[in-house]
Amino acid sequence: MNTIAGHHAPTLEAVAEAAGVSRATVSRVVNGSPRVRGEVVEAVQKAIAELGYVPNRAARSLASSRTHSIALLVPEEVSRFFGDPYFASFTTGLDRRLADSEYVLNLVVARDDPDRKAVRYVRGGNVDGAIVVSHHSGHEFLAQLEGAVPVVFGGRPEAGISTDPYYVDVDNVAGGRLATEHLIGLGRRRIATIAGPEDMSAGVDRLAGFRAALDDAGLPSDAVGHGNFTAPGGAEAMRRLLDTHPDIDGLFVASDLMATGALGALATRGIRVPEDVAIVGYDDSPAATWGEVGLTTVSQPSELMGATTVDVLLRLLRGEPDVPHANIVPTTLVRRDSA
Amino acid sequence: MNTIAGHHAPTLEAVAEAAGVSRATVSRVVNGSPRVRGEVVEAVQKAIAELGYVPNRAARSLASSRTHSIALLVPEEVSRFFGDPYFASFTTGLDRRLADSEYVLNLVVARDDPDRKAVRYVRGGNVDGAIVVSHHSGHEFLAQLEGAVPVVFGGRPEAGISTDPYYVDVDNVAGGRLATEHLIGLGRRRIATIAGPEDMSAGVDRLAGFRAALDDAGLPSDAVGHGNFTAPGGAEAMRRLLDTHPDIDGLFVASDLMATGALGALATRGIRVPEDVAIVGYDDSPAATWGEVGLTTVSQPSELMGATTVDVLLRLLRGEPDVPHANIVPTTLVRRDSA
DNA sequence: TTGTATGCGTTATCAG
DNA sequence: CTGATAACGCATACAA
Repeated sequence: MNTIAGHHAPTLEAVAEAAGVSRATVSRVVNGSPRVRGEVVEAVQKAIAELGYVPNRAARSLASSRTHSIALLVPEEVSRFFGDPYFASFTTGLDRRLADSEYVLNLVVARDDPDRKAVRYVRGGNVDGAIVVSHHSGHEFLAQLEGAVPVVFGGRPEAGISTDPYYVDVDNVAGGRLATEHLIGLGRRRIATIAGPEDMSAGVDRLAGFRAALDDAGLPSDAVGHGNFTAPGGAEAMRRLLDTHPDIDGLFVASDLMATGALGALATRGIRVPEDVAIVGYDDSPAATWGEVGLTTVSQPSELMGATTVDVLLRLLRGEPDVPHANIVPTTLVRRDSA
Repeated sequence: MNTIAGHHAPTLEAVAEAAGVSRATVSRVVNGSPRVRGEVVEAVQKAIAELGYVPNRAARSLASSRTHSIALLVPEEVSRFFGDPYFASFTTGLDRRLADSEYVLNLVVARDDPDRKAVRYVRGGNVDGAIVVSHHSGHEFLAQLEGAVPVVFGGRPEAGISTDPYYVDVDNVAGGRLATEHLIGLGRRRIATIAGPEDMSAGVDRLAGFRAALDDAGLPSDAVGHGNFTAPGGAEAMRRLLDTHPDIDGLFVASDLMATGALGALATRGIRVPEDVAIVGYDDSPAATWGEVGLTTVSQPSELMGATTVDVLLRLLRGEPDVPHANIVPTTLVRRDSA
């Protein structure tokens, strides 16, 4: 066990000899071929265990022209990606699902890819497939990946990146609706929102869900402020909203970070949460639990999204037909104190 | 399957033919061998460029018995690791330095490794070396890595993990002392700390520095809380400290993330920073500037640490003699508003 | 069901 | 300095 160092790692050959069969048979057993006699399978497995045989990845890859590894392509600063709790969780999901497979994850960062090193890596046959996350417009070089290997995007990519991509995403309209309907269910009747930027689909879609829910309930949906997904932005939007709509009793904020700002602004004016104004945030980020009052918020199942992304890619790698391109996962409401 | 219009990816063979030389010569050029005639080198490089030749990793690995990939081993929950700005920055440094080399990073997560899959992976000759981060005591299985491939630890590992490890670390005792002496210099006399976990050397050492500084100054060092390096953990520890030691006027928190939690807890109780309590954090993470008051903090050159970790490993892989085991990088104090 | 033979793309060891 | 020619460890048509 500990004496492996110094000795050569055992090969198929060695296992074959120990089990009294040919290399080919051992290979079949290792790869789970159904057409090997039961006793033989056992004998081989015993030999494998005794010798501590581990297949040589390179040799296997060379012979089969499959690498058994997939690229996790991050087209920007690592710290930007991993510093985001959402992606941390997403990656957890990725890894969990991948752990059950034979695949290994290669971390490929391409923050600035002048010589297209990352693209060449992926196209160079070093991986069987790729998962792309945290992509924005401006990352058009990603278009060169598809056609080389199967690619699945975490989040729907911009049109310039792919025309018919495989991707996993949440339904932001449904999320906005979910939050707003919760407020309505609580009996709130004058509900406002602090929406995200008007040039981001996440912002636009959540606002659309907000409006749809209020329309369906026959309630006014005119109390709309906009923030830039930051805490100060949320505070400022809150102040403006309070000036123009002092009677609001419910609030949907399109991000938890903005919600923390809004909470500060409310506290300053002596408005209590949730007694006077009930609040629902979005993201279920760590910030949702930092404050005095826990923030009720819309949770994106980031871990599930990571797992789903892997599932889609594995199906593609398996050559399954009719794998859906758009994979939408549901959002859920996490109830805390604020609503 | 390369979909490059049905063409096979060009091989050494193809390049050799195009350049009118042998495969061996092309191989030499690719690997930068010095004993190839200048003109020949040029001719070969031209052919390589024209054909878009990329070396086949598997074949190269099989022939040379080197994989050109190294494992980034994370022995715990991914989200715990990547959610921490320190590690995000560390990984940035890793990647930056690695980008200049021929090596690729394999992300290996082993949060719970019942069947030792991660260990088998590393020992199975799938990587040339490993970088281990975020290790705690309880991760004794990591001991099985050394002896198989060179291993470098980000942060000094516990004794149970390795007896004579290669590692990169900051002097955490000095860092804790630095922070505490700053508070003393500010005239604070009742100084508390929120330390890290007792099973991580970073936590233990910073606490030791805290105690040493107070002892030297003849001040009490009994106000000690413990957190798990997360914001909620910091908030909870802060609340406990305030209950047991309501008179504290200075606080050293062993991580910025915990400090943000502590700040929230203080704000809730109406305690002003730095007027009532001066605070020094640790990490100089982005979180240090997120809040209302900028956090004075001990800066770990985390990105440099990541880069250094790679450097050490590459030297080991290169077979350099006399590579130092302990690689200590200095900490500095970054002054902001909180102290 | 099992064994044999061949090839995967490079590196490395020889001669020359 | 350059060119043949073995390995490298495995998968897989093809035979048996």
